[in-house]
Amino acid sequence: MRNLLYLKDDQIKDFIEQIFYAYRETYSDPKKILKKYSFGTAHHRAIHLIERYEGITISGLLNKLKITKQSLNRVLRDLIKNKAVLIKKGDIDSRQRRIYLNEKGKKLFDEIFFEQKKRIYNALKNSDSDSVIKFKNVLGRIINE
Amino acid sequence: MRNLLYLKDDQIKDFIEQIFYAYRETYSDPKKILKKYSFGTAHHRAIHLIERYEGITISGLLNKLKITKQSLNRVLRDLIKNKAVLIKKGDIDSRQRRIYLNEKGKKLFDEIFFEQKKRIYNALKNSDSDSVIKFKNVLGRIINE
DNA sequence: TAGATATGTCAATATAACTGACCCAAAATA
DNA sequence: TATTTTGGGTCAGTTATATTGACATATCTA
Repeated sequence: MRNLLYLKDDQIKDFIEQIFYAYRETYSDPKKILKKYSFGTAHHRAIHLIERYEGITISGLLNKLKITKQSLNRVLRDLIKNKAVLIKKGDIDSRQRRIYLNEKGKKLFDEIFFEQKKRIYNALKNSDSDSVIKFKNVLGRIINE
Repeated sequence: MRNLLYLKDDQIKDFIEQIFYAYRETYSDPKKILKKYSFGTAHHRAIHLIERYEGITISGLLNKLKITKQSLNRVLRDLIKNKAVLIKKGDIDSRQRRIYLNEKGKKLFDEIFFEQKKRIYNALKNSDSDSVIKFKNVLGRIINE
């Protein structure tokens, strides 16, 4: 490994710690709202992905969440029972289930996002666009390593 | 809110999603090693903080982990039983417990860190120092929002 | 038609957290 | 010094989220 001053072990340890805090705080913000609906963070993550990838399939969700289908099933059952989520059979492949937020789910997503947005927006509002771009790039490289 | 092109809702939603992936991947890497010692991610987080903040107290750990003392107690009991961690009474305030890694704990930390380091190092090795600095700054602002 | 794929589900278990109720010893303070 | 506060420990029960393993069903593909 090259002797990069800014990549000393302590710096890397800092990043590992900071990534934990960033995740925890970001996903703590909407917990009160989720509780109102009797949902937890597992439901939150599913709702987030269903909003971002409208019509995503079960296996699509499984690939992104990296949990077992039994775990996802519990979460989706709750969301369906609550009428936050709507499932349609796939047009081309009718084995597939296409998942959508319905009106209640969209409203819930909006409430959740409103809470989460504050933190990210406030963190970035005084950053120049270069910082935002570089943050995004580095984060992306960490994920795709 | 100002109309910053790079701070549109979709961008913020991306960040929320990316922070989840970054955390999950970073903390998944050492799971095989932890399993070898019959530890989980809860133990990992505690070990990480004990390494970074040598002699940290119970309440110091609780403030960083933001879990209940009952939860932390289970984790510490396991670490002590395994002789990964050593507890000393505080010199000045003898109610306090000062927590340290002992030899076994240091070895375990090194093994864990070796796995985690790869991901972060490889993500950053081709980045200019400006990217690393800006990444660190933005991450810090997200946490301290 | 045979096999692969996408999904659903039952049951048991593991991990990590929680709430609530107490306890003790030591430090701080009135 | 007497009282209160703080730092920490622990018992008991519960919840949230995930796991493993086994099977079932429908649909697509070769």
